[in-house]
Amino acid sequence: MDRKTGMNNAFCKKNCSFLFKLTAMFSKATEYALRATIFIAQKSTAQKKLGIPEIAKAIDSPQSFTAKILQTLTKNDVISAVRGPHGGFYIADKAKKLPVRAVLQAMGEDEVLEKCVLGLKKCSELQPCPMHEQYKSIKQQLIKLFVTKTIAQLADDIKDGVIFISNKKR
Amino acid sequence: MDRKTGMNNAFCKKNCSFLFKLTAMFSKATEYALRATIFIAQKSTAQKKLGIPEIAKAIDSPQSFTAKILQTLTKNDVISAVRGPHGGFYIADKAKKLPVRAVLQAMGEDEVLEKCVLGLKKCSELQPCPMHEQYKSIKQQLIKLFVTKTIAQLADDIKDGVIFISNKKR
DNA sequence: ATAAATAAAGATAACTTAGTCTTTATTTAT
DNA sequence: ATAAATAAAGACTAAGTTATCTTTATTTAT
Repeated sequence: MDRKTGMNNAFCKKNCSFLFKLTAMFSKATEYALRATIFIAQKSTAQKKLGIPEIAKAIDSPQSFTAKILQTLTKNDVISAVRGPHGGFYIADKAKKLPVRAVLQAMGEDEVLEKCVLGLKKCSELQPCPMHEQYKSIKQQLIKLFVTKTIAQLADDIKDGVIFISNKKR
Repeated sequence: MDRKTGMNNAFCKKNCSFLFKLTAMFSKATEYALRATIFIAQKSTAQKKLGIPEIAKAIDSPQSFTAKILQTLTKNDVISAVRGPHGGFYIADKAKKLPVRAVLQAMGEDEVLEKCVLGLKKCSELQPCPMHEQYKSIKQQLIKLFVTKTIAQLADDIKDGVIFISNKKR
């Protein structure tokens, strides 16, 4: 129960069932894309490629849906694919150096970072919404994070130990 | 065309049509809820209530859908409603002092602010995802913004002049 | 009391996102 | 050349979100 508003999710779930949801910053597809890319960057080389079942298992995502997403990432040159026996997915050294935002772009979702929090199309410095002024700096930091962090950096963090990438218990 | 990745939305739209989208931070329902609440806070009093058509027009939202959302906000005591002639919606002085986050809570969507960017359920200080450490401070600022800003403050900003709240030209 | 104005409630339609399954194309090893 | 292993492509299903429409309940003014 929230002290300030006297509301909680249970109440809302009961009374507003027609629109209950708990959205995230990105779509499921993009979440899987990010996790898959990081996993591939961490585990694969051009010599040791990874198959769809292995990837889906590691990042705890539905296999067929993951296949679609990997296809999109491949088309947009974030990752690389080779068909046939001993085929699979890997990520080229050059692609590893891409900013994390490249994954969002490949998924057609990177504009989320720029969007007005109130959903106003014309919100700008000249015509700001009421949240604009204070959200501005947060937005800038968010964009900076996705532009400066590279795929390789995230993958290396995992190798270092504490960092994890699956929903599974461990 | 993006300089770093050599990609653009047109390319993606063409090649990945099955999953093209441009999501925002919140759902449409929550965006409308925020805009409606701010508008009501700015224009209404218990004596001068606002009807659904007027509200929907002002914030440029579909009328029937807006009705549903206003219903939810009413149930959760963010705004107040009176039926019958000269009825409509208004916001009590007490409710005006609620943090903007109360609107998110009423819409069952305030957990977005807390969520892991990679969509990991167990992401935490103890088990951080690769983005966790750097996203942490952005998340904190985001939460702080929605907790400290009140509905009244946003409404007053609009009264001051430059700030706007509709998609319409002006 | 009655009529009119309004929000509440409910059913349902349209669209988007999430996810599955089957078939096809490509590559490798034999 | 052939068979096997793999990703690519496409058709489909399921679930969730957005939106509309119709009916009901409530309130006010006459």
